[in-house]
Amino acid sequence: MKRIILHIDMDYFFAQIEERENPRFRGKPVVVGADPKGGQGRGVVSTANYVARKYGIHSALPISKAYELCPQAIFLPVNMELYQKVSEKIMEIVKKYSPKWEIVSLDEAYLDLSHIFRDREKVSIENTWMEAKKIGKNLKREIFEKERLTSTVGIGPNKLIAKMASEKGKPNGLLVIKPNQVKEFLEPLDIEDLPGIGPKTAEKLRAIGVNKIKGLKRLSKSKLKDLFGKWGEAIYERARGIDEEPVTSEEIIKSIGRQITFEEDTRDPEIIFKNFEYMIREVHQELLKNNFSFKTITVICRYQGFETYTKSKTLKEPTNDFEILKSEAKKLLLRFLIEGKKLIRLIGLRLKIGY
DNA sequence: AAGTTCTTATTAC
DNA sequence: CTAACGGTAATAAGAACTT
Repeated sequence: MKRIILHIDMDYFFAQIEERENPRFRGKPVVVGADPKGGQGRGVVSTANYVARKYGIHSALPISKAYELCPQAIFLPVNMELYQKVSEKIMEIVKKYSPKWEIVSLDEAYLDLSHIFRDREKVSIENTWMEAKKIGKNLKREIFEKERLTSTVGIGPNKLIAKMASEKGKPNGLLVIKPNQVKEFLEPLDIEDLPGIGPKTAEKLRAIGVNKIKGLKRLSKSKLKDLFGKWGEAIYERARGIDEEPVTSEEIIKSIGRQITFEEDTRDPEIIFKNFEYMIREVHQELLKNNFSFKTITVICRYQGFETYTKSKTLKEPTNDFEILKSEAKKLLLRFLIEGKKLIRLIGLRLKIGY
């Protein structure tokens, strides 16, 4: 069955909201993320506006590097409650445009617009795609009128193409890729533009002379399977713009976790256990809130130098008991403190939901 | 031999 | 000394184990 899928992505979401709340920031570099602490900060950039991006600042960049690139930028902490509220308002608007929607994150969503094929009888395919474009324009306009925020819309025959179209259309854009345009759209793009190909996969592909999606298409399915396992087969399909993933709003939580990076690397049991107990309480609360039980506990430990290890324990029976969680989690953490001698940078806790 | 557990790697937002 | 690198979550794969 032919589909028309729309993907909407808010432009530099966190930073744009901060600009809206404080118009004096407009035209200046704005970086939302960790506290740079005069260059000594340990976190990363969440979002940078386009002015900051001119300095080479982007999402996930270490905040220390961002400070080095542009110390005069406006550095702001992440005000998640605010972004969440704004996101809810936006998603309420988005949902009105189709009964089939999927919220991916605070600033991203898909709509399945396939119903317009049926709704408009006696309208050519060409006009149907025009209609989808109008819907996209209206959605962008309504969000801007009500929230004063710009967004980018991508429209295509599936989620993959819609997402890649919005990526190429930003900022404040609207890009429609019809089925007969998929090939010419994809082939000149870099392999990393294909969702699912990250730095590691891209490096392996470049090592064998593959840089563009066109080149990627020359690799057989079995070759990709040899190189990347099960993922390889998905990459084969994606390079050809094939994607059957449905737009669906049902989300199944499979794990719940917390982790923190200390202000300074430490081996102080006081600091470590105080933080760990707090994390246990938080994770347990979220567990109860969702009416879940857990079966596997995983504790994460990252040492100075960034080597990261995990230890896990699977119970005989799922439970939601706080005392079991606390004692089992602490046992796992203790094993790290006993065997590791290095300073600890981060600790984490994750529960795999059972049944 | 098959299923489960443990650990690491990769990706995305 | 040359990288700097947060938090949350999903998925895959291989080794080690238990049955």
